[in-house]
Amino acid sequence: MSASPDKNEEPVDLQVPKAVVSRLSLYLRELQHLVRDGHETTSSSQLGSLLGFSDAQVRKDLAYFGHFGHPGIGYRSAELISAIRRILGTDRDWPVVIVGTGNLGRALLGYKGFSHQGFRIVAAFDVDPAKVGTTIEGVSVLHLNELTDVVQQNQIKLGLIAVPAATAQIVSDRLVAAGVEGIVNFAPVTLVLPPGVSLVGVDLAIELEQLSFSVVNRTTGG
Amino acid sequence: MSASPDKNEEPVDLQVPKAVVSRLSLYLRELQHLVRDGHETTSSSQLGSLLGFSDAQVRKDLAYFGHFGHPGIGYRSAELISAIRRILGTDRDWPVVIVGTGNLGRALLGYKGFSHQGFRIVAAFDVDPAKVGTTIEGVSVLHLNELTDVVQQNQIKLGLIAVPAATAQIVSDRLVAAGVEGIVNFAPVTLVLPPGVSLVGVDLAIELEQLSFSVVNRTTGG
DNA sequence: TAGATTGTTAATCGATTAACAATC
DNA sequence: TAGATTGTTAATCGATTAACAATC
Repeated sequence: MSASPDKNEEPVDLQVPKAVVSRLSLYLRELQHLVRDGHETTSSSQLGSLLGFSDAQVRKDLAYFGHFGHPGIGYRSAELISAIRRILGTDRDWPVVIVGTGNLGRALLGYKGFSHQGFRIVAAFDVDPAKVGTTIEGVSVLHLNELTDVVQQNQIKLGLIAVPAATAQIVSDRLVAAGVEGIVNFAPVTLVLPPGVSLVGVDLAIELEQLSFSVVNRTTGG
Repeated sequence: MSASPDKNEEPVDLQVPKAVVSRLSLYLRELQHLVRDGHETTSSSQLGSLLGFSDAQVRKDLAYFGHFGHPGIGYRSAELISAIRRILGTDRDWPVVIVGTGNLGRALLGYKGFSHQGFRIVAAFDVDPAKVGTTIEGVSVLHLNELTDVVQQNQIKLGLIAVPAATAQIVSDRLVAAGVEGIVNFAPVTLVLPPGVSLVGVDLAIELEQLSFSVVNRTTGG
C-alpha cells in the first residue's frame, strides 16, 4: 500500500495542478462522445475547441502523464480514453456509500451516470426509522450505526454526504473514522477533514450565485 | 480581441477572476454561519483559516469590490454579508426555471437551500405527458412548449437543466432563445452557448472521478 | 497608548500560451 | 515528399503571498 522508493510502477509523482485533473475528466467525457460518434482519432486542437481550451493546453495537460499522442496523427480516441481512465483511477470499480436519503440522496441513488464511470453505490445510510430497512433503487438503506462495518468489509474509499448542513460534519467524521478517503459533500457547509482525505464540495445554491454574479456584472459590450 | 484603450465602457468593470467570485460565495456561507453563532465581527485571518485560505487572499478578494473592513477591528459580519450579497446579486429575488423532472429535477425542486439565497423555482418543464400537469413540491410541471412564454412573462434569467445528456443541448438552445442568461447544467455533456450566456456545469460522475484520482495518487509519505 | 487588523504594493509563485524541432 | 500534429521549452500572463504604512 505505501509507496516504496524503487518500485518502478509509478516512479514519478510530480504534483499535478488540480485544474489539470479536472480538465482530464472533461477530456474523457468528450472522448467518449467522440468515440460514440465514430471518431477514431482526435487532435489536441479538436479536443480543445470542443471544450474551449487551447490546443497547447490539451497537449500540456496530457503530457504530465505520458506520451499518448502520435505526431502527425493526433490521439487515438480509444487509446486515450484508456489512458485517462487509468490516470483517474476509473479503470477499476469503485464501491461508494451514501449517507442521507432525502430528496437529493434518493436522486443520487438513481443517477445512472455513476455506473458508466465505474462507481457503484453499495449501501445507503440514514437514521430515520421510517427509512432504515427500505430499499431505494435497489440499494438497501441501513442505519448509520452500520456504516463502519459496511465501509470496512467492502474496503470502501469513497462516500457521498447528502444530509442537512447541521449533521454533515458528524457524518464526515464517521466516514473518515471508518476509512473513507474521499468525500463528495452536498451539504452547504465547510467540512474539517484530516490530511489524507480528499474533498469535493457541491453547493447547489452557490452554483446559482455564480450565475447571478455573471448576469448582474455582464459587460454588455464584451 | 485587441484591447482598445479608451472605449467608453462601464466605469468600474475591472474583470474579476472567476476564482475570486467563487470564494466570495464561500465567504458568504461562512459569514452566515458565524452570524448564527453570534460572531458580530470577524477578521480576514479567521475567515481564511475556516476555509483554508490565507488572510492576504481574503483581504485581496474583498478589496476588488470596495473597502468593507475596519482596520484594527476586522469585518462586521452582518455588514460584510450585505456587501457580498450585493456583489453577487443575491440581494434580490431570482426567479428560476428548471427543465427535467426526473430524479434529479425533483430533488432540485425540493431543495431548501435555494430560497435562503434568494432563488425561487417558479416553474418546471418536461415533455412526458405523465408529468405535465402535475405539481412537484408546490411547483407546476408545464410542457416544454410553454417555456418561452413563462420565461418572458416572468423575466427569468436563470435556468437549471436536469434532462438526459442527449437532449441537454436542445433544451439549452430553447432556454437561451427564451432569454435566459445563466444556466446550471447537470447533464454530463458540454453545452455550446452564445456569448453573453453564462454556464456552470455540474457533472456528478466527474466529482467522483476527481476523488478517485486523489485516492489513487495519494502520496502516502506526504 | 499598545495591539490588532486593514488595504495595497512589490515579490513570488504557478499556470497558460507561443513557438518549433521531431515525428509520422 | 508535404502536410499535420505531437511533446517540450521559453516567454508571457495571471494569481497568490509577504510585508508594511495607515488606521482604529
